[in-house]
Amino acid sequence: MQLDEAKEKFIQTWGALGSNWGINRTMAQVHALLLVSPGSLSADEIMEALNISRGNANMNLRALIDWGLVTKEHKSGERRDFFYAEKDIWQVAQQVIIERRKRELKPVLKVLEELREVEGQATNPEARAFAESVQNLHSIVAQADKFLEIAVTAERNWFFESLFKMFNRKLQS
Amino acid sequence: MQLDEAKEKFIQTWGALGSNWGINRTMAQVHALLLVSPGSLSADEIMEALNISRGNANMNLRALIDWGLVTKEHKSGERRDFFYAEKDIWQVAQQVIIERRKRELKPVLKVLEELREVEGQATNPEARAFAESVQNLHSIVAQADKFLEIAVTAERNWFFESLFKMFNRKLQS
DNA sequence: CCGAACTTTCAGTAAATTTTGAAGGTAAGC
DNA sequence: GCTTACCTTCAAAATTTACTGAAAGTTCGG
Repeated sequence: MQLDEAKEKFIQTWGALGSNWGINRTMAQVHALLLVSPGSLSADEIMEALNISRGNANMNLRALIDWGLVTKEHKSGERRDFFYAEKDIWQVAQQVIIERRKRELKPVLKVLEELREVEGQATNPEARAFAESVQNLHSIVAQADKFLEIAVTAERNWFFESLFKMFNRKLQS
Repeated sequence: MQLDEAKEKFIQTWGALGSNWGINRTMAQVHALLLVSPGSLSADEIMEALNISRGNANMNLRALIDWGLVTKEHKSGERRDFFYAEKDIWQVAQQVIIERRKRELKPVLKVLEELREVEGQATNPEARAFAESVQNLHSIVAQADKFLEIAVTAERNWFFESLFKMFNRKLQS
């Protein structure tokens, strides 16, 4: 496979993955393009490479900057802005986890905590079932949140080593 | 807060969460409704509770069944179908992980493996950068996939205990 | 077999999301 | 302080996705 073909495929795949995960296709494609470009690119280069309008490029770049995945760069002697993506995928993953925890997990936890205060008579089976669902869900979400917090705090090597050990113990048993 | 109000809020929150994670809002709401209902519900009850059409209810129920989150039940002496949701959230989480691994992670891994076979001259910095990105990404995705496989294979207690130990060691250091 | 009770499908429509392009803004260089 | 090269915004258009409702299909009791 040739390099250009491979890049194209990479961009398409990343775009498809993104759109399954609530990130819009174009945003993911811009990110993919920057990931596989060794240097930084101007807005025009991105527009041309992906066949999108200036406005679209601008908005998606802004969103990527907002997520902390892309940085705007001022080259001296250049009037244009240039953009480059964080290349260390572990950093990228951490950044995404930080954002999604903040934007999605925290609000859900908050609601679930409120819902635990339902006036629940232990006599009413409907109320009992509800309280139990809420409680269980809260417990899983809270544990997932905790896990992700550790993943974000941790050093990459420490983290994967620990998982690896965990896996090995599993295999022995 | 009263029970009905709480249920309503739960359904809304679950729906919002779902739509951030590639599950459509209505599907998530149907799931939430079934989760907080102690018994099983008929299509008509679901339609009425969520104000959706028969067709919509049917399609989303089918999708939920497809994901293994909801089961259709034949009550003897009843001609209608009834539906209930798996209430053990850990089971639900495992089911979701199984499906998403199959539907999304595996295809991405496949593409990344193909892309490692790019005709890469180590001399070309563009090809080098590309190969490195692909390699790193593959490594992270593969590790995540492995981790999720463990989560799915594991007993709930074993799994959380291991994570708990991992956290504690982290906290001491 | 027939009809009633219910379920499924799907073409058309509605709603939500994404994209465009042009107008307006900004700042550097002359 | 004007021009040029670029960036940003946003209303309207295009596209994608979800929903409806009526028609076709299925199943069961009689």
